[in-house]
Amino acid sequence: MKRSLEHIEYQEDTETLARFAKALGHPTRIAILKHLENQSCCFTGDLVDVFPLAQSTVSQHLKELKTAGLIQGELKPPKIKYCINQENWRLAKSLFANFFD
Amino acid sequence: MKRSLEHIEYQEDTETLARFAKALGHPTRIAILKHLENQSCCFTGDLVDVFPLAQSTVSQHLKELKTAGLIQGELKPPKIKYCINQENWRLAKSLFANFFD
DNA sequence: ATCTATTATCGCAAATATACGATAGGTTTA
DNA sequence: TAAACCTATCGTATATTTGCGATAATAGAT
Repeated sequence: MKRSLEHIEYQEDTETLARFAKALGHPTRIAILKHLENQSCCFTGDLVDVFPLAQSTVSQHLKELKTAGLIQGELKPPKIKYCINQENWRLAKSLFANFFD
Repeated sequence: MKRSLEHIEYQEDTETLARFAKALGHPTRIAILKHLENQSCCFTGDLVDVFPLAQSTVSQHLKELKTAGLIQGELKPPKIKYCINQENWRLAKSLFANFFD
């Protein structure tokens, strides 16, 4: 990417909303989150069984959702229990709701 | 991208939501849409003046928003007036609202 | 200490996305 | 017809994303 300008500064809300949207911008990640909404929580392995994707790929999607703050992982050795991050979920919900008027 | 499986089939809502989210997944596009919400409509040139981006770059972002169905262009020669596509806007609004519960 | 189970990370390949300048296209005006 | 105006598209460069298999890491069980 050629950038003549180091970085465009947007309003904080704009950046935050875009980051959430980007994390939601893949059907697998939407499906993962829908799954988490139903089950409330689940393990990586459960998701690997649900989707016809390699374990590493599922793990990567989970990482992105975690980085975006939409989910969080809790150690339940030897597994990891993933749940929706309620605080950021509410934030995302309100940002989208405000955005759409 | 290596795909062992041609294509994963998700629920239609999931695909649609992901497509909207992907279109919203860039701060410039969020900012463009916010601008359109305020102004109700505007021309490409107006946006080029607002953002420190090349005309071709702005045009490309507009194209993506148009492809996603979030905006529509109306010919007002020699300009093009872009407005929010109200029908899809409502659809996106409700998909996001339902998704976030 | 070793083995097992589970998940994350690394390294790679291919596809997409982002940005730019240059150019083409379409419409009005001169 | 030609010139001017506005916008889209092309070509290109670089960055990011998506996916896989292989490997590392972590914690409990043997």
